[in-house]
Amino acid sequence: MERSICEQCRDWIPPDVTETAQTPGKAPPKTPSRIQQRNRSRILDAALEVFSRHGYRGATLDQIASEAGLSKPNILYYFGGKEDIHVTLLSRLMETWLDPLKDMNPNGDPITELLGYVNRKLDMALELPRESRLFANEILQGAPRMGPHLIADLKPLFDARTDVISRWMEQGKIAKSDPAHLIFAIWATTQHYADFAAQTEVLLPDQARREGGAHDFLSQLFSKLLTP
Amino acid sequence: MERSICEQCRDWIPPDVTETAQTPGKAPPKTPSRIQQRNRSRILDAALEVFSRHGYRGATLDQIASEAGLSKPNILYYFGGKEDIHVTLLSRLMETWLDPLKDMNPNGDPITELLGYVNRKLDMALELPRESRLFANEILQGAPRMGPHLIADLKPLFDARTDVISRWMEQGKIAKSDPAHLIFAIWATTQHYADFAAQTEVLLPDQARREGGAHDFLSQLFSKLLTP
DNA sequence: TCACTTTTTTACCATTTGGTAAAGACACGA
DNA sequence: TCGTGTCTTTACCAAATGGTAAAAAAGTGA
Repeated sequence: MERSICEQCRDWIPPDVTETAQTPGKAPPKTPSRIQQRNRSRILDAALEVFSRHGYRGATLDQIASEAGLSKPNILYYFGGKEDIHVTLLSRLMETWLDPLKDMNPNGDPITELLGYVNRKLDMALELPRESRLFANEILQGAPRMGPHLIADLKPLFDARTDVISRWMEQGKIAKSDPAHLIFAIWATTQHYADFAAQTEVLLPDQARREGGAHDFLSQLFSKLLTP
Repeated sequence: MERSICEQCRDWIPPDVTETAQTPGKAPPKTPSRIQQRNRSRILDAALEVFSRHGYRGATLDQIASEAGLSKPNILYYFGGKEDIHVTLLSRLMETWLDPLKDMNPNGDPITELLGYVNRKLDMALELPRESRLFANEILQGAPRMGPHLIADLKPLFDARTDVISRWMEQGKIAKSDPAHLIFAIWATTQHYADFAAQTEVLLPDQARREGGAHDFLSQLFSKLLTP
């Protein structure tokens, strides 16, 4: 039996995919025209919808095109190809995704900061479920296109934050526990409401109870953990 | 703009996919030969590997075939088609998946039972990551093939368990919180270690600390929540 | 060994899919 | 109004993919 079943899993993509890269061929207009901006963002929005539902390989350019209200060749006029669109989405996502963690203030009150982070993360999951699913899809499949971003962008921030949390614990400001696992737990519980929505919607049909309840429950959960 | 982008998302599959259905055409041998058993299970194992990594649409019969060490037509001799394989896997998975929840004893000690459940769930995630990812993929995509199973099998069990937990809370045996969200949190935190392994492996490279640490952390987390 | 069934292979096929070439339509300043 | 550069469409293509037909091979019991 083969060990690697992933002949078609590409390796890392060069991470220097500049967002504003003027894809149309030769004469790059420095100011992307209004049409370009509109269509590029339409395409990215459509692609977010489709990729987040079907994953990279499950999505097709035809779906994206029809969702965007453009023809397939027209889409390929604005982007170099399927992969280009996907990578563009992932790059953008990374920033959005790290923001709440960046916003955590090392000098603030530890419990306030951490519970604030939980709440911001939960709000993001509820307001941007497509982004959450896009990310989940990518990680589920082994992060074939995002690996470098994780190492280059996420890891340093993660390490910095766990250090801060460690210090808080040593200073007795919050109860001791493993900071890395604490962050994992925050991610897991909040993103769950976006990624597993199809399940929670079946099990807890009442949307108000689901969303408000999530806030209350998670506040309680992490409050109790952190209170010394 | 279209509303439904999912022309190709099939609706529910008839849930009566009997596991032992003899796929080979006409003369159904009541006892599946040794060869049949061996090859069917090879195929299912290969398919689990491939589906769990790429999702339904991202997986190909050629990959499954090569992973199973069989030819594509040979695979189609044992199963009706790609969907048949996938549905068979999901059916099997559902049982495995519900077992730990079923094992929770309504008459046992509440905290012991709940922490035991957390531990069993975590062990499953660590030992059966492929199954976890198969499930995650299916739910992420809106549970197109598993919806009925969720409603028919999971929902009743879920409701029964939340009722038991509610009773425990009313009796003051554990601290009050929302039972449904409690279960969501248990699922989220445990499955995270399988589904987001590509991420945790980058952020916390030390496997021992990751796995042992997960047990300790989650015990602590849910202990603190549940202790009245 | 022979007939008969089960299993596997070879050779295909139709559709889908990512992508391209080139002609047309359009916008807009001169 | 014309011409030039921007955008869109039409008509394709090659590869991949799910699936089939039918012949060949391998078992199997008498």
